[in-house]
Amino acid sequence: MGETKISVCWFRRDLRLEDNTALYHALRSGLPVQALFIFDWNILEELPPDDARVDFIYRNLQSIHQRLRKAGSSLLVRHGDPLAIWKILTAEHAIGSVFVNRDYEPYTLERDRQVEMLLRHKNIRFFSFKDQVIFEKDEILKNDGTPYTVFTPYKNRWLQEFGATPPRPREGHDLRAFLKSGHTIPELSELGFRESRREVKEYDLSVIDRYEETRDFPAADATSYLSPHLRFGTVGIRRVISRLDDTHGVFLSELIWREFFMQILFHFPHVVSQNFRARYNGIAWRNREDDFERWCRGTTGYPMVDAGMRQLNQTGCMHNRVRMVTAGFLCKHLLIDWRWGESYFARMLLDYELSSNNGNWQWAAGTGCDAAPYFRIFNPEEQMKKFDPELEYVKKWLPEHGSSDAPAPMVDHREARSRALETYRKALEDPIVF
DNA sequence: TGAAATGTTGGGGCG
DNA sequence: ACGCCCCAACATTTC
Repeated sequence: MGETKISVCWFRRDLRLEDNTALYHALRSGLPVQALFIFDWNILEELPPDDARVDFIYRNLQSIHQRLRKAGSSLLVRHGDPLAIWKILTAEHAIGSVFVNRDYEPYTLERDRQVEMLLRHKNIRFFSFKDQVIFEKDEILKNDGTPYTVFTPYKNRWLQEFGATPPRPREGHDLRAFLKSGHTIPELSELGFRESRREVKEYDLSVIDRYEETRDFPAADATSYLSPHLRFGTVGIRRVISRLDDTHGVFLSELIWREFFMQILFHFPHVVSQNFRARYNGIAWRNREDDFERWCRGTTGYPMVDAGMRQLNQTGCMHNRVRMVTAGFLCKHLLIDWRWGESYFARMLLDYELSSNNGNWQWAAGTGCDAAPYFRIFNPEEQMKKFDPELEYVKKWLPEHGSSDAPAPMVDHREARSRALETYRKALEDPIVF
């Protein structure tokens, strides 16, 4: 039957109706557009029912749905295995084209590859776009065509390219091109989830003017809270970047780290489970369950570490400086495999992003590309003196600090330091490379 | 995007 | 005035 074909815009980690590259192209495809989101069971089944990130995604879907309804359309929400869902969708609807923004994680690359094959088999066009980064996987390469593995030259090249072609946000999508449809979206409980007590704060870019002076002082709470929004695409990277000028170099640098680690993950997917540098494979981690437990709960007896872990446990956020201190403490002082810490952060952080989390954990452990050298060991006391001299941050998150309830340090810094140095040195002496 | 250990220098106390 | 010691302050090396 001469059914009118439609375009489908499949939202994933780009939960916004502004400055959205795939959406922009879908709306100009000439076919009416149906917006789609799939709750992916393969990801959701790992998460607790009150996971704040699922809640956040859900709220944003609700808001997108409301806006689409005003335009006479609606958001189609499905849950299940994406490939299976797409088999059903292609049978139910006359789909001409599918538009997505690219994702670069190993799982999502494989998922998209399979969906694309399925669609192609059914003569449906599949268009994917760069959207979540300024420069993606193969746009910033060394002159010999290989990817950068050192940040500074990567950054220099990035800035050079950026100066040549600064991308502008695409504004003003015409929502009238959406398909007239009346889907209703499922309740959160139908997905097996419920509201979370934790909240993803709105982001605040007004702090960036003083970012360079304040960023290392966790008590100042001069953080932008941008990271979860970049993670789920509730703001586009182009819009953020367009707010910066040449006084915001240090802040921009952090955004470049984000893209650096994304391209590292793309080109070196083994980092997900393996050390970036194989010569560290022989580290004899102690991996004591009880030590790990104390770290997770924030009862190590080192106030800076404990305050950080409490902030994480209570809010799903942790200040960047403190992430370095807590991560370093786990890897070096406790000699616990960075993967344990990485997976705990992945579970707890509202802004969890595989590429950054993995990259920064490997940085802290000294096993990563351009990582901190293994002998660079943070002294948690010194870090506190330098970056929280008035103990404001510590007292905020660790009310028992200074009282008799405060635990004694679980390890002696001096001893733990020399133990870490010896363990790493030994690993490098007789490398296990596999 | 460290910190500790070791080395060097120079001023002051003191015989 | 001189040499010696001490040690803080800074610099360099090492992990």
